[in-house]
Amino acid sequence: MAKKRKNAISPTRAEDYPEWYQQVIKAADLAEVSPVRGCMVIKPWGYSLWENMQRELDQMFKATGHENAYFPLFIPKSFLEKEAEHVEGFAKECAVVTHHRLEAGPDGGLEPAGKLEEPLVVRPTSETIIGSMYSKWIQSYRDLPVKINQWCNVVRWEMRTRLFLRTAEFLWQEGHTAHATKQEALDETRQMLDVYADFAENYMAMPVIQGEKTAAERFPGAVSTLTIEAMMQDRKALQAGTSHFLGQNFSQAQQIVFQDQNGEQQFAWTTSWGVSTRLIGALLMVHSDDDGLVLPPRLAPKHVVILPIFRDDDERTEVLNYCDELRQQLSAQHYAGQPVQVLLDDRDLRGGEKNWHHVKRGVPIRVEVGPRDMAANQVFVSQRTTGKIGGIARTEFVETIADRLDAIQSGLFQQALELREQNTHPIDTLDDFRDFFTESPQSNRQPQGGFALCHFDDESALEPLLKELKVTIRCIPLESEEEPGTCIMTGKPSARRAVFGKSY
RNA sequence: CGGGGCGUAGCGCAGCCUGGUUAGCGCGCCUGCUUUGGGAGCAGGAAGUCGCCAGUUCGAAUCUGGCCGCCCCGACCA
Repeated sequence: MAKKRKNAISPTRAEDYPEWYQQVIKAADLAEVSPVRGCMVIKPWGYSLWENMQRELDQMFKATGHENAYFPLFIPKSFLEKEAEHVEGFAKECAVVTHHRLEAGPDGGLEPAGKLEEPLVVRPTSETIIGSMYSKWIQSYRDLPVKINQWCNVVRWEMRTRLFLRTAEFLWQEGHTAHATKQEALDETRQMLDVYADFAENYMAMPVIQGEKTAAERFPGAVSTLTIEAMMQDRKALQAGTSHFLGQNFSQAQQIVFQDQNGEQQFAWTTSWGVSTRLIGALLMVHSDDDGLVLPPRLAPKHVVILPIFRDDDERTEVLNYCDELRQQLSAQHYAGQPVQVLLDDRDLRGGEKNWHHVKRGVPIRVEVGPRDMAANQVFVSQRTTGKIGGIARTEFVETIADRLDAIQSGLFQQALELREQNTHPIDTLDDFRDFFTESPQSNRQPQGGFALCHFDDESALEPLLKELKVTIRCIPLESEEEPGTCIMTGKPSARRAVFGKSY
């Protein structure tokens, strides 16, 4: 008997949170760094999470009147140059294609040849290329609104990367809409933020704060940026999705013009909104523990894994037959509108090793089935979140599977919500603010703080302090109540509190 | 792009300072037997152009120079 390690993941969250994050990805087999600098390979278990996210989000987008389409990966440099703020925001992280042919070089290698007349930028986001098409498609108010989404990859040339959280290439969805009126575009921006919040809370079991970004944190070229912000287990903030009201900035830059009911030429009002594979990193950091990944049932690729236990070939046949029946019964059940996803793991591995494999991958429910269970017509149930449950009559287990998954789902949300509430505090003085965000020596790499709710007046006056403490204004919550107060820095009056935090 | 560190088997590392037979160790992998209700044991085995290029030397994983890549810390970000 080998030494029993207490946890599957080393180091633990408390010991070294960033390293723990990497180890969970490895142990759950979600992704790997690739030979291409800054780019990751998303492995099947990680990709199936993305597929599940896509499935749910896609339904939500369609339910709110959007259609999918696809626009080019390459954007002519001149397109990007049309909106000044937009260029400034993205120029530094653009990958640029300058050639279209390779020729044999002097030392046997290949050399780029055939220089392009105009360099092509690999899309960091698609406002400009989509806007250029919208300008052709839109002539009359009758053509509006246009509400299109695309699922694709984008490239932002990052210096420092972390799997899922920040990589040079990532997968996302970007919605782009054009409207006849400002109000309609504002409503759209807000509606899609609600969709994201709904998805985060009800599918990812991740509580989020909906809010508006300050000028410094706004999307380049946007009039306003709305965000959903979530707290990770290390109490740092993660921006999980954004929805931008672009005003007429892009329609003016790209001549998205229509004739209104009165025959007047008007610039359209546009929006854009997106979430990315970063959500997988968020999901991991919100729920996982020192034994690996923990998945909310609504996004888990498999809900239940059946682990047959047997000694010899005779038992093997009997147990596997029993397990297969169980698998069929479970698969016929439904959870959250989908058939229950069941995996019968009949690989020829030792029970313990096989069991840990699924623990680390976050499968919500594991059932062990051996001769003893068969004799009693029961299954031995363990839940990823609560550990061993014990023997349960087979019929009862099958019939209650959806309830069980539901309970796990809401338990995860509650747990995450409690963490956030326990670490969110109103702060009213500069000293308290400093104290809140200063790491103490005994903090053991656990960042100090959490979310601070503070009054502020002038963002630029705060900048040196925020920079020093590595804190950012996450958002001004949409739901917050007006509460007169004074800016922690300048003492000037302020109407409401903003959320401050260290961020990813 | 500035400061620091590291490249040796699939992964994690030792060896380098003080050059010298066949380059080791742990995990993993393969084969066999024994095992199997919470990460198995024993035996055998496969697997390395020591990051790349040049130099010094009778001889380089080891010394020197250049290059490349990765990681950590700072400036930027979904």
